[in-house]
Amino acid sequence: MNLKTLAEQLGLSQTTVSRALNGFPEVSEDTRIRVAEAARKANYRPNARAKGLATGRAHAIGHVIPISARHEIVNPIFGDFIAGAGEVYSRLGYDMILTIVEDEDQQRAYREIRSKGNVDGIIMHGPAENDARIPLLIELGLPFVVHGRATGTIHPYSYVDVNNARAFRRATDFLLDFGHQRIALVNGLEFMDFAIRRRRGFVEAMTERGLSVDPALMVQGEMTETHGHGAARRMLGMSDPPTAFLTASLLSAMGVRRAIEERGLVMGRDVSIVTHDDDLGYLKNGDGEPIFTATRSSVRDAGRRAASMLIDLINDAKTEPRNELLDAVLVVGSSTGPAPHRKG
Amino acid sequence: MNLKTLAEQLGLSQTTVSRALNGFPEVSEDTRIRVAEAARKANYRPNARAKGLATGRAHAIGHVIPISARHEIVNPIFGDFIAGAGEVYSRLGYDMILTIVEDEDQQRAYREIRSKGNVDGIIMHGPAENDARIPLLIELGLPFVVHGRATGTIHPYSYVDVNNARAFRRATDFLLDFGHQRIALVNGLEFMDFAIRRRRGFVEAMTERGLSVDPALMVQGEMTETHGHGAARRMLGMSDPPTAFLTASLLSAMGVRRAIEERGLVMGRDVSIVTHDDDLGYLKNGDGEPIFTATRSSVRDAGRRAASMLIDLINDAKTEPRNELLDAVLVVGSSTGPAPHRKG
DNA sequence: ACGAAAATCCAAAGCGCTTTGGGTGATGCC
DNA sequence: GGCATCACCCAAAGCGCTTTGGATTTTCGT
Repeated sequence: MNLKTLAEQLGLSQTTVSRALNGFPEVSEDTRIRVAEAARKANYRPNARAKGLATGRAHAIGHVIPISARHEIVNPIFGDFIAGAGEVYSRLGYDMILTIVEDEDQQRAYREIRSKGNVDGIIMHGPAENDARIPLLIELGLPFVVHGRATGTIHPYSYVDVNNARAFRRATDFLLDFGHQRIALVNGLEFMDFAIRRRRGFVEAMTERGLSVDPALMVQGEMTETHGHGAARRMLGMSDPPTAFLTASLLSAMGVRRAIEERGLVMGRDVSIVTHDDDLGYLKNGDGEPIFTATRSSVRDAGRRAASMLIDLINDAKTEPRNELLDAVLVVGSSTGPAPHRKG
Repeated sequence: MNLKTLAEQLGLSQTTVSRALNGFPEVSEDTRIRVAEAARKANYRPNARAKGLATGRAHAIGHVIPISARHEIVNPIFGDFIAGAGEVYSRLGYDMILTIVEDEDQQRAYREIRSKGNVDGIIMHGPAENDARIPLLIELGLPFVVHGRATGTIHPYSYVDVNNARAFRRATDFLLDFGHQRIALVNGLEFMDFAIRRRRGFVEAMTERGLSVDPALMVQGEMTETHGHGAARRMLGMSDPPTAFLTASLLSAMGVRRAIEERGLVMGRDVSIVTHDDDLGYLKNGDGEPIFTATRSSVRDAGRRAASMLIDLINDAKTEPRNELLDAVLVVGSSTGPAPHRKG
């Protein structure tokens, strides 16, 4: 069923039917109702491509994901972010189009998306330091918002991010207040912006209290259970082991917990853990009572915010870049406690 | 840059330029090269909407995801599946368009997608028993393939699935061969098809050996760490606790392991675990050596297969439904061992 | 009751591409 | 040399929608 035949059935012109359906004022209420009714009965739905061609609007948002990046698509974060963004899209009638791209092809891919013209804007994932994609997107003139930020970028751009530095500073302070001094950081991969900022927050909090950070107590890596486990096991075997861990994800924290328990120690008594918690749908930090003390910030919510910010950007034509910095909340679970007394 | 201006620049007609670019034979090699060169330099890319309008092909595949379904999008499985499918799409020049949909709106959503015409086919996720979406999709005449199967569906349809029943039968046999008799099943939600089949495989293997299954040792639920932990803790506290667990995901298995260790028991000696392992990118069953004995089947690979099956279906017009049943491989880790001797 | 303004509606152009149905000149064949 | 055959190229229609620029009819103030 297309506009033409629908119009013929009604004995009206395409113009009028189109206008009736799109709520233009120059059509009488009677015919509007008649048209709407007929459209409903015929199960008519305007062809998206034709509409897009005519209006220049795709009514779709692109998400470009580097394929290799286990750190992205395969990343559990991604699913929740998408879910949040998708809520907004479905409410506003936008489609979400994902493009998986070889890493070397990033530039080409963005240009291609631009000229193929099947999206009105882009959400950029996994920004790294001095990310080349940002200047590129600005050059292309395609509205976009970044999930996260890219340290070192000079041009202003729109983003939604959590205040990672502040979150980790608070987490560190929390442990310091409990008397911990040897605190380990099990970070995400430090070419990712968020990991850089978290590390900075941690280091700043430590140095502010006059404590030096031991490089041996800082590791970066994939945020997996095994990585957390391996790192913690190694550190706990040191002659001067940490009394507390700061981890970048719930999975890492679970690995650390396992290492703690393997040594016959008790989490929250002998060794404390504070983790960041993205509040993922399928990976909850306990139901109700939190298990781990954590800096929590819903990535699904970030998805929602990024999506509506982008759509605002698209509609408002030339507006200034916007940004939203979300603060993580500190939830206290049973994984933290006062630093144990030094032996001797 | 569009076809028209490109053609003008070259002093050729749109027809010729279009044909040159699309590899039609009725254009000389010289001009083809000349056109290709000019297109490259101008960074020309055909407008996807216009192309779609003209050809009737969207060059896009739709993935429709029920929003509530924590069991889907938020499900870690989804990210890996998408990654696999995305590899294929990007290689073949297809876009992937995700639509998040309120659960009640499922029917409407599919119809709408059909008439909006911005996808050439659909991949259906998370089939349940007697899933109404399958007859609907058949009625709509939209090519589709299901990730998984829907028990109870009469019409034939295309799918990619792992042989869940066989996998769990094998896993059960493996434990039975080790002398385990009290085996617990920590399953996924049993309105989902895969969970139904896994349970069936488990039950069949047990009854084949003349063992009855204890309903108290079978639970279903979200495949989370906390759910696994809770279930295992409860069961291990029973007067006649299980000596082995069969779990539906690595996360559940991790929860079970924690419950085991909490009781001061040793996994693989006192209590065994066999889990299903979807071989997710960020949630590995150990690196190299598997930690858990598991029935492994890469969901990313399933994504790849489903995507290319669907594209075949789209190109081959009216062909019979196809299907692919993947067999999980049993990898042996350190989470299993002979059943401990009964005390007394 | 009459002209002007307002209310309705329409024909046709245009979005950027593919594709049908020729056209033109060069080549092959007898 | 004349005709058929290629090889190569083009004009124009069409995909399904929106939107411009009227045309026609009502409504209304006076």
